[in-house]
Amino acid sequence: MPRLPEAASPAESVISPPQNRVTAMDVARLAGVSQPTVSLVLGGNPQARIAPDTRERVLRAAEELGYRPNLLARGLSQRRSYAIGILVPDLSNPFFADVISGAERVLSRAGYALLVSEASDDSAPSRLEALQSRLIDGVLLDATVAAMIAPSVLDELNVVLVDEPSDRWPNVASDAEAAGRLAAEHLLSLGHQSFAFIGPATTARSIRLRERGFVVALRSSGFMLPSDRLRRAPATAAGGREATRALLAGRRRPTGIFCANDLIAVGALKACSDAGVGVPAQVSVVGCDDIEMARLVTPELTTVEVRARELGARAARLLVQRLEGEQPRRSRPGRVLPVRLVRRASTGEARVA
Amino acid sequence: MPRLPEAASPAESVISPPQNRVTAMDVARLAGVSQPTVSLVLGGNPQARIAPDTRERVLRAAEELGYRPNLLARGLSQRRSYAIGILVPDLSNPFFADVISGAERVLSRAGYALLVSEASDDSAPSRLEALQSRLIDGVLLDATVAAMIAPSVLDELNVVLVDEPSDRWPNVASDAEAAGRLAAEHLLSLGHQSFAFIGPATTARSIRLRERGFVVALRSSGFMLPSDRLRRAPATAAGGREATRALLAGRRRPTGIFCANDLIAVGALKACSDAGVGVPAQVSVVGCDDIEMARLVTPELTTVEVRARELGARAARLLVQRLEGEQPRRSRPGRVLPVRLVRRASTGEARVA
DNA sequence: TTGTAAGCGTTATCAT
DNA sequence: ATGATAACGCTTACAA
Repeated sequence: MPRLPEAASPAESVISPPQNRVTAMDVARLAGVSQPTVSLVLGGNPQARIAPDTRERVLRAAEELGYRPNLLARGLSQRRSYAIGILVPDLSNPFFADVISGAERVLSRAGYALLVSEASDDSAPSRLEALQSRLIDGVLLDATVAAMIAPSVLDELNVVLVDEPSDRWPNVASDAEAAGRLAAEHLLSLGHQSFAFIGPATTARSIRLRERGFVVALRSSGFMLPSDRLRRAPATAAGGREATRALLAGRRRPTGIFCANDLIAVGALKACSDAGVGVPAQVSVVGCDDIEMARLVTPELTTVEVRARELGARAARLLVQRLEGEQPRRSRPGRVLPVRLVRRASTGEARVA
Repeated sequence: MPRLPEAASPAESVISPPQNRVTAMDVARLAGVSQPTVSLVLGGNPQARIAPDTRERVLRAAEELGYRPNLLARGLSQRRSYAIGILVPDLSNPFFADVISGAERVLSRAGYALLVSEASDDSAPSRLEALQSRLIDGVLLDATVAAMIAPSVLDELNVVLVDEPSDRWPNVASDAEAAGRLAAEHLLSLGHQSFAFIGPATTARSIRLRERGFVVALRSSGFMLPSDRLRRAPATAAGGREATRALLAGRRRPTGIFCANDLIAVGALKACSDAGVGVPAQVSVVGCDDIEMARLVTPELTTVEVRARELGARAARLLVQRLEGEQPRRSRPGRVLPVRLVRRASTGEARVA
């Protein structure tokens, strides 16, 4: 009568060993065929013609044993992992959470896993290497992260940039310049004459374009944006708050502020509230992205909608298409994701001076 | 003089083939040793004693070739992937984004990748299977997701539950009952006498405990929570808004509302604002989690802080410890993550009736 | 149509 | 101390 081991207390030491997985070999034995036949049947390869009879047996056996292929083994064999990576600068920005969510939905449908990595500051290259070690088939990169990676590295990589126009790498992009323009036109239409822009210091084009669209539209209406009205701040609520504080402390306050993203804008609202400055009575604030929070703050934030989930989904679809070798149609309509102004309560008529 | 191929337009058809990776064999050849020796040297196995000389050569060769081991191959060989999965119900809830962020930080440091999957509704089991096919070494599960998976499946799995106390599976948990109690005590101390709770219908214990802590604390002060003051609503801002709307429409309004999470609470604030009900003048609202948004809404939300990043990090650490076979000390201090009340502007003295 | 054989890039178990 | 050799579980020729 075998004795139980003494040491192990029940729940403590169960570091469950890699469960005895059912392999294709097991299925083969049960079905009375060779292992590669199993692979052929289940591989879904349309070329492979197998006798309906054996196919049936194999399927039944697989079913019975609850067989699920080992994707690591498949990956090793095919030199691809059916996994893709995504590198974002800041998971706590809801915009990126939405991008990830959109991408994950598409990818999981297509049989890919999504490896998520957060690249704070300068860790981007090493994070990317870690992903590469796993033979990821491709990678989704945020604009700001991409800016931190050597172009030559990206060239080797099946990368799709998210919300970053580029003619070097495949990408999906929103109409960022239009976003800036819409913000400007909206503020102009409300009679504003004195403006400010708050955005992060970055080379990400989508951000730069938001700024540019704003500035250009103002200029074409005859308004300049003096350099002290162009504030650089981290793309966070805290950053927006601080930048706005400074802006409000200045001699002549702007009455129309456009922020490079909603987080910054929410910070701006906060700073106004801190300073007892009425929004939109004294200052109007426009954000960009239309994250959920925009509808939840008070006053509700006027912003330019950039559908983050859709961007993530599109980026994922594009990547999968390329991986599966489908020729992405160059002139597919809707390449650029349109944006639209969402009027809410943070903007209003400029007070007559 | 070689002619360039005609068909391929430059950027179009570059579906970059799996890049020619450097293998351990390549390193071995360059170093003049056998391939397994390379593995020994780079495997970091302290047991393995190799001549300082050869070690040196191998390291140099690896360096020179830019060798990075193929983790799929390693995984196949070791029957483990050094990847772990996380299944969350809703990426757009910042709480989960923070959990992921905290976990990812810990995991990447420890050499693990994080596969993120969003399990809407009933997809949880299939999502989990997809992860299992990749031989994940373990999985982090949110309470609400875990509730949708058959216990027998979890038993086979190296699971760590996030913010879900359990004596069947390893877990990290916050002091959810204290959260409810703190909310109640806070409202009581402000003189409130009529209360409501809004939370999702779920079996997740951390949620149930928040409710319970609240109810029990009220009761021990002599206050009951009538059933129409206990509203079930989706754990979203929209859910909280709707539930609060109903609550405010009732005959006798509660003056102190505790919400199961901050998203719900923010919705509640919105509903009050919709209805022209002053916060905290007429109604006080307490949330739970202390997501960033709590500080950004107006009025700033009084809430119970539950450090989501820390929960994610702890869950990841616990999982890694188990995987690496370290005996997690049973009675480690701080097993339960303490919570604390954060007083902000959404709560105030009850008006004298 | 299906089985045999080889190979994917590691780690692990032996000899030597 | 290190080199052969054999897995790991799959896919892909190539034979039969």
